[in-house]
Amino acid sequence: MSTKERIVEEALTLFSSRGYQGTSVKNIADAVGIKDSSLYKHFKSKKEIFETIVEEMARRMEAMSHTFGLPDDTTVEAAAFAYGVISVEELVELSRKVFLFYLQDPFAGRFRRMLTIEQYRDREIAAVYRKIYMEDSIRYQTVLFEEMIRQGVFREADARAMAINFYAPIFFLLNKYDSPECSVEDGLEELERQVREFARIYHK
Amino acid sequence: MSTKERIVEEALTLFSSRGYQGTSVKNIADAVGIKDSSLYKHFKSKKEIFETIVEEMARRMEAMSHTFGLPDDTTVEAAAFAYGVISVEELVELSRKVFLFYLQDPFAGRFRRMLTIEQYRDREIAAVYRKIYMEDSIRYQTVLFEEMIRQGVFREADARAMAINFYAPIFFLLNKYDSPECSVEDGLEELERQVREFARIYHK
DNA sequence: GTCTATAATTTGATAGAC
DNA sequence: GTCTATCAAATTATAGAC
Repeated sequence: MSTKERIVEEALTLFSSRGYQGTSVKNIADAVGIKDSSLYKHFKSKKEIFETIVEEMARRMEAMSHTFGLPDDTTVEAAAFAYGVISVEELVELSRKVFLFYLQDPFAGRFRRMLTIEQYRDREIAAVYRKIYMEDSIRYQTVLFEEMIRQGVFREADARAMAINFYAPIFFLLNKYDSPECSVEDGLEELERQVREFARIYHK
Repeated sequence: MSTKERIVEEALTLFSSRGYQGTSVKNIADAVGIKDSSLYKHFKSKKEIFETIVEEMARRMEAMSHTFGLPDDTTVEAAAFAYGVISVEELVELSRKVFLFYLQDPFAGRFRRMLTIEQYRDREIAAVYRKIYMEDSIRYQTVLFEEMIRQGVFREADARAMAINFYAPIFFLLNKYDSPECSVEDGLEELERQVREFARIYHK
């Protein structure tokens, strides 16, 4: 891993626990093992490190979408169709994947925490936060459930309300089990209970 | 309002948008309209201002519980019994109250934002955050729904899963409509849709 | 691409006049 | 309880040697 990559790595760790303003350039340099002045050979400012992290996340989100089979904006209809034949067990598995990705993926977990911290100081950051964890998630799952209702997997219902009823508990448990104090296993167990209750309600 | 109260007031506004570390003592003093050195006649340190805010919130939460008829730890069973006769309309009204309190109450809204920002840097803060917005909320509503099932208002179901299905969308929409960019009316509308879907599912 | 040295500013906090 | 003056430390960032 190059020094530049290590800077991004350590900066994300620090930003995601102590916040942008709570992290000094020296903190980052110390974590990397170089002097703070050396850091300026890789980035022209502290702000540029932050912006690089946001860009890097956008790149990784796209890559992950492909790996997980989660669709990006352009293929959402196609994916909804593919997921149309999903079973309850597959729905449990999907929820586990989303949950563990946002909670534990070495980059995604810290990135989510960083945005959570920084959302109130900058409108642009707030917009990115809402887009990723609210609007995109709900929009995707609404299309998914619309298609699944059409295919007769789920009962007739308000697809958007369904999407929120599916995703809001994931979001809630994500925030609840975010602390190192909480066991991920407990989170997964509570999540599975919730998804099974969801399936019990809506599944035909 | 005394100078001490105005310091707490302005500090909370700044902490809740820029974070504790992102706010300097001078920022607070400027907002109050005094010199930073004068501030030390009221508080011995910046940290003491933060701690005063947390204590003040605990006091206000208790006061609000009485105003709203929301129970504290000791009276939860009694309140569940009182709410036992609730109607769907009353459930909509309860959700609106909780939503607007956490979002718009001049103290509670900023306090929630502050804890959201600061939760990752301090385990004690994280515990307070989880207690207020997760554990206490879910525990209270679980008892509430248990009682309502017992009284035949709701169908037989897992009361804890119900509580999460009721509260998680409130929590999700709270975070979504937290930005000044979003209209509170849209949030309330989406909330009501969600509560009506909840009632449709569980109400007898 | 790392280091030392340094600049300019800001930080949290104190002392003491009024 | 406000102010001015001051402090030591930390902050972001640059210059220049190697």
